[in-house]
Amino acid sequence: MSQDKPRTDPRILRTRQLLKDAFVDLLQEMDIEKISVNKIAERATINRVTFYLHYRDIPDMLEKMADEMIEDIQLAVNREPAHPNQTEDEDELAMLSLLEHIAEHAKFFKVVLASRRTPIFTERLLRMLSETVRQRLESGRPSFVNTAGVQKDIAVWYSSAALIGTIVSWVRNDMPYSPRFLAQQFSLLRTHNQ
Amino acid sequence: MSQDKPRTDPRILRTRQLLKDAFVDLLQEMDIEKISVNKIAERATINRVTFYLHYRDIPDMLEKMADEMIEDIQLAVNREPAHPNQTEDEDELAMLSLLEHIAEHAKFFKVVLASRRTPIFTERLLRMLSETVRQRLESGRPSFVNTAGVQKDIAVWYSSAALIGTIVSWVRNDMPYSPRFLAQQFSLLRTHNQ
DNA sequence: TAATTATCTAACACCTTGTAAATTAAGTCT
DNA sequence: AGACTTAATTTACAAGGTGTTAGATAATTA
Repeated sequence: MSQDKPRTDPRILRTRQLLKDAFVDLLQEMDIEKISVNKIAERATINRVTFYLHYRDIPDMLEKMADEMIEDIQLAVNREPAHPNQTEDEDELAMLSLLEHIAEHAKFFKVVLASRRTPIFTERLLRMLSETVRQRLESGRPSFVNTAGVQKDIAVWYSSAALIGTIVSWVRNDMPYSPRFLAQQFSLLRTHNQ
Repeated sequence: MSQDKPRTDPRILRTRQLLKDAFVDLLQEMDIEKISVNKIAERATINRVTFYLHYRDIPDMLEKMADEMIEDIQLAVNREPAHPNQTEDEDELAMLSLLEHIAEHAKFFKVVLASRRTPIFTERLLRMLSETVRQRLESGRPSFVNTAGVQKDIAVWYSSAALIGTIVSWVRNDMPYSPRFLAQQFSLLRTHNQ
């Protein structure tokens, strides 16, 4: 998905892309415990030894992929518009960008979010959303829940888990609603509850 | 944690308990990818071959442990009272029972919920809570969010993910609030938002 | 005590991991 | 284009994990 910034040897980019694609491929077919460096290398048509030139082991590879996922999301969300619709406020537009980004890379997200046993990706998304929710709460903007009498910590846990959990369920169920509709539903949840 | 119902050879109970304790023990010390049948057996002072007499492999062991976790929770939640407090309604009492059960077995839940990479347990809890939330929604009782205009599916995803996510964060942060306080906070979230 | 059943021991073939050294291939730079 | 640099490949190795077998030993049950 993401491209390295400074001129990088194309062989490196090619190899990493092949390895990552092979991993996503395999994850569609089997549980992560059954995936070995052997299988990844074989599927990527890359020598097994080469894998170790790029990643320490499979968990290390997952972490780097999760980093890239977050980077790409930040880019997509900050890139903003491209979806003119005067009824949507700033927050709804950000959520729309996020959901559309996920929908565009459905194959990837379906695999890493829907597969049980790859919680790293969900963890990272949760962390990212917690930060957003916490900022919103501190800025006094309407939160996703009524915060009157509710401890701030708990409100943040509650709202961010609700968001990520809904998104994961949405992806797992093959995105039965459009990104725009889901973003609007989130806005409803946000504005009705204050 | 849980005991088998029909008279079972005490050697079986002993072996399984030793294996499960060893596993929880190891999970406190290392990531799950580093845990092998070898290590579990060694820590449990059980022969490695014996492990295979009880479980097909480690994922199978995890599944059985998750089943038992859910069984134990159902028992604890249905056992109800033991916490008289007239201000609490039925739902709040059920939540209180759940949180107290988790607090009682903090060592276990801390390990299986807080450890990244053991999502089976979280998955099972989510499934359980989704069922509860869906029933509540269909019975017309107040949900955890304002459901006016919100698709039922989405409301269920949202509320159940919020609950399980909050509980996981609560456990990961070493339960900084009492079960009763957290149960009350959930009630606030529930009653304020309708 | 005898019969049953669980656990242990030893051994097996096979797969996976992580690393090393030497060779080949591809990309970069002037 | 040719020299230089760096990536990928090949081959090899030791250590450890997996899942299964068959027979011996120990604990439980009736």
